[in-house]
Amino acid sequence: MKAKSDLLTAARQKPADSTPPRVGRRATVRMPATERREQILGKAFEFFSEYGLTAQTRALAEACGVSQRLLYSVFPSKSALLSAVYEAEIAGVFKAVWFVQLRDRSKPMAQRLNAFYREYYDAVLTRRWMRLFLYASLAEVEMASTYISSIIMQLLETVIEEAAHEAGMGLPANRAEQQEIAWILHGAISHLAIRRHIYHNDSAIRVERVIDLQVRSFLAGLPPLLLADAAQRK
Amino acid sequence: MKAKSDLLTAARQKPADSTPPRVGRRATVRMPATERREQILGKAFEFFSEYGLTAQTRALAEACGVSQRLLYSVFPSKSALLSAVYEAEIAGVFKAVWFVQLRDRSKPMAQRLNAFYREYYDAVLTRRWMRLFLYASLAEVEMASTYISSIIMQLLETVIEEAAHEAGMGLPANRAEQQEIAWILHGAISHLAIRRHIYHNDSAIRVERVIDLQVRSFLAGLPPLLLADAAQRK
DNA sequence: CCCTCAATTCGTCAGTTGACGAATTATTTT
DNA sequence: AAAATAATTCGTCAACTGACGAATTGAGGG
Repeated sequence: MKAKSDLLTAARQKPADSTPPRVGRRATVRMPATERREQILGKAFEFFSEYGLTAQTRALAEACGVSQRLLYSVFPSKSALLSAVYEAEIAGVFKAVWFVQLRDRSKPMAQRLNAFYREYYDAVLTRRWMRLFLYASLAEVEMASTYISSIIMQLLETVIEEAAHEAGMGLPANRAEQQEIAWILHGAISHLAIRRHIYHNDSAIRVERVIDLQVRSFLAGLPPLLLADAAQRK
Repeated sequence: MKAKSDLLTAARQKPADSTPPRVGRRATVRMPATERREQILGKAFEFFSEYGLTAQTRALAEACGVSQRLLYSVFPSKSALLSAVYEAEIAGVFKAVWFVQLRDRSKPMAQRLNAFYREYYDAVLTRRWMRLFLYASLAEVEMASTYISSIIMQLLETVIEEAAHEAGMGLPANRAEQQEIAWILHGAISHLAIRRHIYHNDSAIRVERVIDLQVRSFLAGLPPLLLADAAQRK
């Protein structure tokens, strides 16, 4: 009934099946160091986000079409390679302009939130980003707690401040509670990405539509959580 | 700055550090087969949820205080062991009574949802459950798609039906959309568990309080998403 | 006290895996 | 075209890892 038979087979993570019948030498094209580095970095992102941080350097080399030894000429260790991938692909995808857009009061908050979360979903909450981030988080690598974390906190603050302003209501005094309220929307949308990219829980409804539902629910559900403090209004 | 230096160290998952200085023999107490099986199952749940499905049988044996070979006398393979753990600890924690409680219309929906999600959070969304479930999902083990999935779907339907009933409003014709609406709450709460158990994003606010915020937001935000169809009322 | 049988461990095998010294081959410079 | 430099691979090591045959050990019954 359940596909329980080989939990391990999947856990073991063997990627390299579809090896195109190679002919003797691998890297027929030689690349300058920086270019090769970029190529490996890109493949490594695909690769480790798919098969986990424990996937083997030999298989990655295979996927890059180079010898395994070459990886160690470009990066001093697997750990260093993983760090470089994280730096480039996980931490480096947040856009400063989002904060500006979210504060653009010439547009209604519903529209701002919809626009932002669509972009955020497409740029950050991708299959690869989510998977790598989860693999790393599960492995207890300190990442959620530092850079990413501080960006998300800023995001949450921006969202709750703007939403409260539009509602003409005051924020809870407690900073932590402000964040938890913004997490309601942010969490729901993040979990949508997890469902679709990790759990493969597909749905007939397009992401844009779901985000719209979530935004509307959030904004309509906000007043009871805020202080009836119209004094904040300009 | 970032704790990026040894992504690998963590990824490599070496558990067995704090080995208490053992003295020669391990299993000084002999157990009947079923009892040992239970013990291993319990430890394996702890163990694999902590270190991932790729963690080593030797380290698990160590944690159990038995020889590695013994594991293979109790379970035919690592894969079979993992399946048994999943069966017992992942699929086996849902309680049928929850469905009944959720439909108990003698209590207001807010109260029902609060009570349910507190129990659900404590019984299902535990650190161990979440971690093992994520490890398995990431490894593409088909689990979210079958048993678990069908239970969650039932849950979502129950929630949205009851919530709409109390609001005196009609459901969207589209079944998928009904589910997406219930997912707003369920996803936010699930993501709360992920934040706390996986991302270690701790907060000063207690879980019960956060759940209450989320439930209130959900219920207050519901009307705009439903059909203004008071005819459904009894 | 010994015998039987289940519980447990020892020792090992074959395949894996990160790492790297040294040799090889392509590209650029003179 | 030879020399110098950079890119790439070969081959290998030591530690790890799932699996398991065979030997060992403990407990209960006669």
